[in-house]
Amino acid sequence: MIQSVDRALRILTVLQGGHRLSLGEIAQRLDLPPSTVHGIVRTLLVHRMIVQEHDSGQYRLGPAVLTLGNVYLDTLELRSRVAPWAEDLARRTGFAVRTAVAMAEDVVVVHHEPRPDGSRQMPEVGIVIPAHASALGKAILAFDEEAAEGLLDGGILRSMTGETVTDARALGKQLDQVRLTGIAEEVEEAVLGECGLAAVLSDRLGGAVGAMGLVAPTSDWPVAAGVVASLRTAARSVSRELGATSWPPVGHAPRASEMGTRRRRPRPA
Amino acid sequence: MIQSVDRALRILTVLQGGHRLSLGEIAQRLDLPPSTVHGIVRTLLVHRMIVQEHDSGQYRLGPAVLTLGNVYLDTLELRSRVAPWAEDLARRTGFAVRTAVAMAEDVVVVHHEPRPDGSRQMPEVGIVIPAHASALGKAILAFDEEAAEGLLDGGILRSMTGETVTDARALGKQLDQVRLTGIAEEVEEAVLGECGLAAVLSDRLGGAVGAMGLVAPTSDWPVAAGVVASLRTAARSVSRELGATSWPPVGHAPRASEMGTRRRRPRPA
DNA sequence: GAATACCATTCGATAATGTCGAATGATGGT
DNA sequence: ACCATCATTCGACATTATCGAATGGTATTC
Repeated sequence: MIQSVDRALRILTVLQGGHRLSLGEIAQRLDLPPSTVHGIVRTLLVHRMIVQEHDSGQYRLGPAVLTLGNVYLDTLELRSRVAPWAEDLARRTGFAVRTAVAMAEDVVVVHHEPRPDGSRQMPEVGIVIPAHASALGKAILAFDEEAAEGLLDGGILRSMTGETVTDARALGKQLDQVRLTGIAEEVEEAVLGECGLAAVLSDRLGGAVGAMGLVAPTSDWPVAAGVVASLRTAARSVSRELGATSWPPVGHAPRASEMGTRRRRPRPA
Repeated sequence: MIQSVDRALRILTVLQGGHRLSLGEIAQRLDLPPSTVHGIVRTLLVHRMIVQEHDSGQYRLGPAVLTLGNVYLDTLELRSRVAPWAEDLARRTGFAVRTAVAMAEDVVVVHHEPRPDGSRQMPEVGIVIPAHASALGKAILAFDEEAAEGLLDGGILRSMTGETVTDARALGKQLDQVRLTGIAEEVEEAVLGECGLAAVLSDRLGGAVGAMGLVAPTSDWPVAAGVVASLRTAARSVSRELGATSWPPVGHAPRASEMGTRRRRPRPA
């Protein structure tokens, strides 16, 4: 891990939280001397990853991060494959449809099909949700051993609402259940008044590449059986397009037999 | 400029162009030894700025860049202020409305209000357009001396279509014209079949913080006088909300008298 | 099926590089 | 008019990144 690069990325992360910070504030939050931070900040400035407001001298994220995010979405095969199915699913069920991928202990929404009622809705692409507090996250965790480990072992499950599952053992049990059906649910665990129903998406490697799911107001919960079936069909279809041979995928990646797995490249560390 | 941070950002840029690269390819494009690149890449990997495909070993941009982009949009006051006006303008004119900010010699779209005809349209937030080939870019360049310098002096004006203005002198003349009205136009200079009309947006500092404009098919060009008036009204209103005292802003920031300008912080380098 | 070419990754010695404390200059507040 | 604050600059030091060579594994070729 290269120190200065790590520090640069931590600066971006800090800037992500506190949207507008002075050099001193950044230095303080990273526990570094201001002059050290200044050197890194100057470099980020040149690449437009951050900008400096000309009146206050404070720093904000810059336009370059936006174009990076845009390119990321373009490269995501998952996104282009899921789009038509999400549209169909939203029309069929009347709910908004989200698609997400795992990021550390959270999930990131990479596609958002608004509720088809014609109302104005915020685009939710790019938002981050704790994996353990969302149906999308549970669907992924159940089939991604690596991601689940961090949360189930030492991780602290932060409570979002009173309903959030904060006990690792309870979460583990839920994931066992998810493995059987490929479908996960969540009732007001992330935000009050909202429930989620999500299904894993897998590809030719059999892992969990992400999840798609719908967001329903608590007043519509539980959803009709047909809705669940539609979601399952959509997830299976997307997974098949991504090369998956079975759905839901086999629970957890093989452990002991992992040595026999074909990899076309050396193990990625 | 810190070397390793600069290299890390260049890696992201390279990954932005070639969407899927092996370590060797990255090293080659940056003219660096693979082991050097590997160290940086490993750090980017930890922060999820990039991900490594487990089958091919190749690298792609990661989900963290998406969340950064999302936060950038949230911090942009310009965006929230422009949104209602853009919606109104789109409905009033029937055209799609884009809002952009400057990034080096390009502009980046930070808001996109689709054509109000109900058709499915790609979200264009995050796309990058050469400043000299777009109405949005010209509107900004005319009032942003710093940005214009780079292009008018040594810069090469890359041709996008046969109509693109590639002569610096000709571009300069256009910008002089834009300064009089605050409005810039473009006819098939970026993509064939599309024309643009854009207006500067300024804030309390009097500079160009961005531009908003509409995209019209060539068949609808030139647009009605009422459309231009609506755009002007919208731009003036947004600028006023951002604290601008006059619109269009005074052409180019003052040169000789610049010393007298009040700045609340030391000059940002 | 054996051998080769390729590639990501690891390791360690070297010196180039980033780091940090102190100084600067300019600003806004008292 | 003074002081406190803040971004920025500078230079000496040693920590740190860099790079070449070696490793282990996979695809490809004959």
